[in-house]
Amino acid sequence: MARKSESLDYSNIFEAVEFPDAYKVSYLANAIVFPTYEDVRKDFGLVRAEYHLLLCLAHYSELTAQDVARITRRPRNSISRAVHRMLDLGFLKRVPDPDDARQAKLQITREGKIMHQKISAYLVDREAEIFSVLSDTERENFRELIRKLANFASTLKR
Amino acid sequence: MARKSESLDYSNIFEAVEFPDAYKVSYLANAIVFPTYEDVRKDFGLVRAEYHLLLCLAHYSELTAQDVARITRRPRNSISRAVHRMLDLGFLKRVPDPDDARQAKLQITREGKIMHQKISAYLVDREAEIFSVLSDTERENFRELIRKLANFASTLKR
DNA sequence: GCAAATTTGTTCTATATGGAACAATAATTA
DNA sequence: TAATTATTGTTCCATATAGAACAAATTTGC
Repeated sequence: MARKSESLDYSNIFEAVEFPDAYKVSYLANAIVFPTYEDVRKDFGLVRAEYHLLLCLAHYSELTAQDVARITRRPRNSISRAVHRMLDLGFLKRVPDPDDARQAKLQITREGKIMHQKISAYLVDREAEIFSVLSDTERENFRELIRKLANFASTLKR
Repeated sequence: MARKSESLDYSNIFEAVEFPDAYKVSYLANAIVFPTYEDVRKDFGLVRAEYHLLLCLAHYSELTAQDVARITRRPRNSISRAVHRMLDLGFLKRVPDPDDARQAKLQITREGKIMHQKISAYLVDREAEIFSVLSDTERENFRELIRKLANFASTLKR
């Protein structure tokens, strides 16, 4: 006979819960997104906000800290902290905006780009692993649907 | 002319990023899942692990703390802390397992059920809001795909 | 049957995180 | 122009969180 704790089928809750789709999105986040942030922290030494800075500035050549906060939907103080550490690490550079003394334009450095590529390669592999359970057409369908959802989420006010 | 900071289309990054599907799942988590935990904390006074206890025990009549940790993929110490608070709040009761003195069986109380229903109602509304952008058939498709992904994620070792 | 390994739940500790308040600057309105 | 309001980035503070180590109980392997 199986040990007591093995007799439970933990996946039942996926269908039992009152909000099954949202629950599964949340579960995916818990099971995959968060551990991924944790891996990035352990393997590359960057916390979430720091990694987000690299990600944003690898794709937009010049952003303010506030821009990054808006793109990633994170609080400004987390980004602020992260900016200082990334400057110290040499992954970012900051140039004051001559037109607005409140803000400064951030740019990614060569070292930052290299770090971004390392982290990206890791995340591309993770993505492939996660979506390997879907067929090509399923993957296509999912891509279209998650795009709609993400675009909608981006319109929600914070 | 628009203000400088308004000229940015923040949604470009959805397509520019190297792992667009995983990024959007992560984005959905950041934009929706986390704020939802935050809402539950503010409106109902329960943190994530505490709410997870209610959720699990509303659907399984009897679980150990370890079971809940496995179902939700959270660390045991977070669950342990949450159990004590939920016992104090009267939302759970705990009965020692006569067959294994290390562990105890947890059950949800009547008050816990009421709280669970309140939170669930809120989350059901949130789910409806989020998925309102999808048509019925799109919603069906998404349900099937996220089910596959969640089931796969549940097989990954921690 | 006994030593070693595993499991459960817990406490301790370090850290990531977000809200609130703040100063400096800019934009808006009168 | 002057006064009010909004915005940016920052620091302070309180808290949620996860890793590590631990004791007690149980299971496993010899």
